[in-house]
Amino acid sequence: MPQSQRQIEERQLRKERILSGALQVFKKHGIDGATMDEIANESGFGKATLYYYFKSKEDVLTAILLDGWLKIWESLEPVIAQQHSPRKTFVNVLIKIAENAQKRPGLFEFLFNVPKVVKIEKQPWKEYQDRLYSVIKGLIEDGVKSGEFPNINPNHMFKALGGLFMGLVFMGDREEPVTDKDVEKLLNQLITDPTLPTN
Amino acid sequence: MPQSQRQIEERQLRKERILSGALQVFKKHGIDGATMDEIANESGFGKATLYYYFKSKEDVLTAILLDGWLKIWESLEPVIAQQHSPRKTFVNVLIKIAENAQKRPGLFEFLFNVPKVVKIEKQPWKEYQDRLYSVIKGLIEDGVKSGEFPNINPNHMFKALGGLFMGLVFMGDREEPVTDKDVEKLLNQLITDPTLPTN
DNA sequence: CTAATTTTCGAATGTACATTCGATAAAATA
DNA sequence: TATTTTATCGAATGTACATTCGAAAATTAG
Repeated sequence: MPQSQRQIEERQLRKERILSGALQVFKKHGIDGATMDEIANESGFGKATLYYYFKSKEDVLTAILLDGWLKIWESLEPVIAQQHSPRKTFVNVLIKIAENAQKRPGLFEFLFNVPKVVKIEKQPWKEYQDRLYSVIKGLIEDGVKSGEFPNINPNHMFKALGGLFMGLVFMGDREEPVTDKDVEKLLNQLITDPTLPTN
Repeated sequence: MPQSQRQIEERQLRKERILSGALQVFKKHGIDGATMDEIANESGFGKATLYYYFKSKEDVLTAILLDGWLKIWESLEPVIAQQHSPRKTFVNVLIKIAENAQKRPGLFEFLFNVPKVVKIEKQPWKEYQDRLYSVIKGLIEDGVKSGEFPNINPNHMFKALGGLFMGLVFMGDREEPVTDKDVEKLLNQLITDPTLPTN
């Protein structure tokens, strides 16, 4: 009954080990292609042990996603709280996401691609994903309203940025973190800031 | 032995019926989630009959994709052959793709999203997909070189356009075909034509 | 009309997992 | 140390399909 602190921590560590192995397998074979056998091997436990820590395969997947989105969201909250102009906040948000992606390579690419594949409703991680998306959309809308962004359909801009940003963060072979210069450049390529003269 | 023409045609028709049912099921449940049972129901044949026309489930999927990409490519060839400026050709290519998408709604969205999910090498349809992608990338590169497009990394532009264009073609509730006006607008939103003055 | 062929299909087969069992070991507790 | 709790795991179970069988309609050919 006492459940020592160390015990709890080690238990958590073991869960993370499993999650980390599972992520590799998911990325290698896709969600449906991944087997519990391989996840067990990859993470160094017996197959049955996985079920000691997680209720099901789906539960493992959900844990990965919830964990990831939660971490993104938490890292973003302070950035959003700062009261800067939409454009500035926007840049900071993108930088922060890029930072996250750099810190745990692989996880975030998975995070941003999985939604296309998973169907089931009521995924707890969706809440955080939705929050992030509406913040970004809100920033774009505000930027358009205040004239900081050109008058483009926010939905379109969102989509364009999605593709562009993913390209920058995930496809680059670079090791260096994405800087605000990078993001500014990206933004300037995508949308010419109407308050600046075109060179 | 004679195999009358009608016989051959009807056979072809039946194959298409199966493919069409299969597409619905694939879109509804995803590739792995789709069962041969449901495809059989949906297309109005007995399960075993599917195997009279197709070697396997994967074969059904491949047929859908090969068919789709081939049709896109064929419709695009004349457009590409015309010797216009990169920007003009580019617009025409996008319009043509949008036309295709409008003609067979559902198929093309599937076509453009599936690659992210399928792994196996040597997919025959990949050849056409690759051709299309390199044509588009080539047009962008030419446009940048000739100064018709601003000096953006072609890879970035490709990705941004991907997101944007898919948004325009697939997400719109619109019934009307996508016009060259639409595409031009899209292009102008994405990249300010450097030869024109910014308003 | 009779034989060959093409087409159709439900039921049987086989397999690849996800999940559970039942037992054991290791660690914590008293 | 004795006992309880926690952790581990390979083998057994069950199930959901993909694929094949074997037989029978339906159609075509002679």
